[in-house]
Amino acid sequence: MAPQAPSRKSADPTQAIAPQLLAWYDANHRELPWRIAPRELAKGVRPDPYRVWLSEIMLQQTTVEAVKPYFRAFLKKWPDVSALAAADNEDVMKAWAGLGYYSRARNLKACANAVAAGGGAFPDTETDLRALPGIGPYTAAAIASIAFNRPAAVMDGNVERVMSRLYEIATPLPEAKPEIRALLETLVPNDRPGDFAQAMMDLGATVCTPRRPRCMLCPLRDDCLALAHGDPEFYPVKAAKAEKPARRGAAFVAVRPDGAVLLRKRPEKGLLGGMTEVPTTGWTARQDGATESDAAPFPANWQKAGNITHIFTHFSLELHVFRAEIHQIATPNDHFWAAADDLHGEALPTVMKKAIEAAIPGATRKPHSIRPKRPK
DNA sequence: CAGACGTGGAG
DNA sequence: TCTCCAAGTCT
Repeated sequence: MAPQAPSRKSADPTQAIAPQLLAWYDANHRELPWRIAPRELAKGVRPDPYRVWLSEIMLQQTTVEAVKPYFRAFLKKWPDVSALAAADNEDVMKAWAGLGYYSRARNLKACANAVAAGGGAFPDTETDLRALPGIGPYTAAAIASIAFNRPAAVMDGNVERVMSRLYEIATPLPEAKPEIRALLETLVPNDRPGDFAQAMMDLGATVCTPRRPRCMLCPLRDDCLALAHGDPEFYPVKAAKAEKPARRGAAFVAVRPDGAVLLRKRPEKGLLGGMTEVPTTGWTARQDGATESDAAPFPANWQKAGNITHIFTHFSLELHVFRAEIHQIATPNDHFWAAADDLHGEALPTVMKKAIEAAIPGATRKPHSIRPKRPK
C-alpha cells in the first residue's frame, strides 16, 4: 500500500457544483405559476406533469413574463390534459394568439390528444416523452427531471451559456453542444435533479446573463474558468448569423357599416400556420413599392390607411394597409366577417393586429370588463 | 444540417 | 434605431 495523496474529493469542483447551486437555488427561490412552493416540494409533493409540460412548451424561446398570463389563462380554461384534449382546435389557437411560434399550439393540442387517448398520464421517461409532438430533447429532459425526478441532462440556452463560461468552452455553438452535454452529465445529481435543472436555468436567467453577468453574486464563481481568466461575457462563442431579408406586401381591411371586419384563415402549415388574417397580397422581396390596391381581393374604394412593419425571425415585413367601407359585397369564398366586439378574441397574430389597428385604431383592443358608462 | 418559425423586452 | 435574444422543435 503505497501512501496516496490525501483524498481531495471534497475539493473536486465537479462534485461541489450541484450542492453549491442547489443551496443558491433554495436561497433565491422564484415564485412562478407553474412551480411548487419549496415547502410543498420538501414534503415530497411532485409538480403536476400537465402543468410542467404546458409551461415548458410555452417557455420555448419565450420569456417568463410573456408566458405567465397565457399559462394562467390556459390552466383556467383547460385544467388538465383531458380538458385540453376535448377542446376545439380553434379555441386553442385563439388562446395562443400573440404568443408566437404557432406550431407549438398545434403540437400542444396533438400532444394532449395523444396523452388523453393513452389514458391521460404523461410518460415518465425521456425516451417516451421525446416521442410526443412538440417535445424535443430539451423538453423531454425538463419534464423527466422536474415532474418525475429523473436525473436527465436538461440543456437549454441558459445552461449552454453557464456551462460555456464555467468550462471556458472555445468551440462555437451549436457545434459545442455535444461537448457541453457530456460535461453537464457529470454534474447532474441523483438527488433533486429537477431542482438542479431549474437552478441552472434560473442562474442563467438572473445571474449568468448574456451581457453584464453578475459574477459577484454567482454561487459558482470560484469554479468558473472564464471568470478566472477574465472574460465571462465572451462566452459562449457563437457562429455568425445571416442577414435578414426585407419583404413587402399589402393588407386589405374591409369594414362593414356595423364595424365587422373581413377575415380568413391561413393554411395550417408554414408561417403563422392555422392563424387568422386580413386578406393580403403575397409577401415578396420586390423593392419597387408596387403594393397597389389593384391587387385587392375585390374592387372597392380602397384607401391607403398607413404602413406597418413587423420583424419576424428570418425576415422583416412592410405591409401597406388599405381600408374600404363595404356595403353590399358577397363574402368571398373562405372568408368570414368578424364582429367588431369579437376581434380581440380572434386568432390574430400580432402582425395582423397591427395591420387592423392601422386601419381601425382600437379595433383589436380587449374591452375593459367594467364599463362605467351606466346611465343614471 | 441549416433554415423556418413570432414576439416583445432590454441595452 | 438597432441588435440581441428567451426554458427549442421540426424538416
